[in-house]
Amino acid sequence: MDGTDWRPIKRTRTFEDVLAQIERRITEDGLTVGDRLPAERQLAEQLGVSRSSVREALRVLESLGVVSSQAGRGPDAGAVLTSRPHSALSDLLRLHLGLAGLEMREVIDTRHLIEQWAAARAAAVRADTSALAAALAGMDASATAEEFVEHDTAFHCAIADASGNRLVAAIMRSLRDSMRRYSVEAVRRLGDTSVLRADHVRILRAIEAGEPDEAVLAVAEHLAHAYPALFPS
Amino acid sequence: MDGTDWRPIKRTRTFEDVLAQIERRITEDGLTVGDRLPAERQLAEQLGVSRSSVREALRVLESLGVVSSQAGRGPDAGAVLTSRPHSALSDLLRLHLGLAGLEMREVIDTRHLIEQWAAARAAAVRADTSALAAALAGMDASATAEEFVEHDTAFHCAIADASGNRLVAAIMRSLRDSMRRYSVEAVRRLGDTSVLRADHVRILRAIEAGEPDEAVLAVAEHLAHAYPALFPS
DNA sequence: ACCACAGTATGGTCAGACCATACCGAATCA
DNA sequence: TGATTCGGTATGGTCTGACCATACTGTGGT
Repeated sequence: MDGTDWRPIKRTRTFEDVLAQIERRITEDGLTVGDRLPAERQLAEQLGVSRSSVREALRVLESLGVVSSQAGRGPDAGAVLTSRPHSALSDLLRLHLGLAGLEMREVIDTRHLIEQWAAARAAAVRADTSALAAALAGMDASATAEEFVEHDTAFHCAIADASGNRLVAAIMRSLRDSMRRYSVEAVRRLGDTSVLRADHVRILRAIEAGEPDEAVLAVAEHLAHAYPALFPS
Repeated sequence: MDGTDWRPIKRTRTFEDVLAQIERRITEDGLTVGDRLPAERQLAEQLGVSRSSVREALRVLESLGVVSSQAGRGPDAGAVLTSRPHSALSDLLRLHLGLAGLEMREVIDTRHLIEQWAAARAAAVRADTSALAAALAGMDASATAEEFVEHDTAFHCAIADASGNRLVAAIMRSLRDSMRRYSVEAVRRLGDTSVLRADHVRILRAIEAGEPDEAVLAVAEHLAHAYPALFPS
């Protein structure tokens, strides 16, 4: 056999090629959020592939929260670049939890460690706490466990937002999404949420006062209070 | 207009329907890693949709690290359920960094906070440290910056693995993947890596000794040493 | 017992068609 | 002149059917 007659073996699938090309355009042409990609048919012709392959690539980008497709005509139509890591992360966690590739305990521990850091950071930068206060008010007005968890989630996500780190905030939102049902059951099991409410006030005060160490402590104790209900033995 | 003549508006795209159906099967039938999904043509017939829609759904699942497709015939062929959140997370971070929807600083800070927790946890559970020691040895034998970063990454990922939390480990791997080029440049800028190597030994010792607080301190100082090179002012 | 080869089920890709959507613009009317 | 209506059209969404590449499976011959 002649060593030079290597057939051009197809190593990568076509849609992966399309993905790479689109990613190259994004980085090289400096495309950013809000910019539009060419239409599917046009992209297919430009890259010399079928529309199916282009569509599969776009579907991947959409699932990763990078593009958003809109039918119709006009400036908002077509595949627009976005940056919504949160939805992709939520899908990822949900599916892997369903597959038993992850356990709820790992999710909750991760949420725990991220929240401590976020609270400390929010206190350190003296972040705006109006969103936290609003969520607190919502919790006080909650009648059902679902409502309580809803506002509780808003409160804790607001802490992550206040940290100023968008990645941390996105991860926190996704983690809370995954915990949702679980949290509702925990609140039902707990019955009385007054302890949790008091913890929230303490966390808010610590962040408002700009005391990172106290914020970490407050979060740690808050989660310690919630743990028994989350993991009944 | 008669309020009752609502056409059955199509709210969800077909492939999203397929996604939901597959996810339902996973949870209801208790499918888990290693199990096979029906063939594309078969799935299309079962759900009454076209193969294209099934393929788009499978592409999404593949991009989220939940299935892995293999052509051919036999037990390993077809769409097999897996659980590789790491690759999906890496793609996600890389794309969002390219889109300027995330900044490297946010990635590095996130890595920082996760690593502190992981080190403390590894110390607390007295995890096996052989992987860490191996990575240390690799770093000592490294000649180039690329090699050093390679083993450095292995060391820090080993810490995350040692924490016993797979989600934390997956996030750590993805974060390090995203930082790769950046880290190489930082190491080049730094020149002398002896300080970093000493830090690593200290971290390893703390984990081996089962001292969480010392592990956190050691990681914090290590990252403080690396920060100036990561963010040259 | 081994091996070569045809059969076949799988994913990967393509081409072409049709539908639903939503904007654009010209024709129409007040 | 201004507002309104309606057809044109570019877009994504879906379907069909075909063909290729791959890799196992079973059969038949040695």
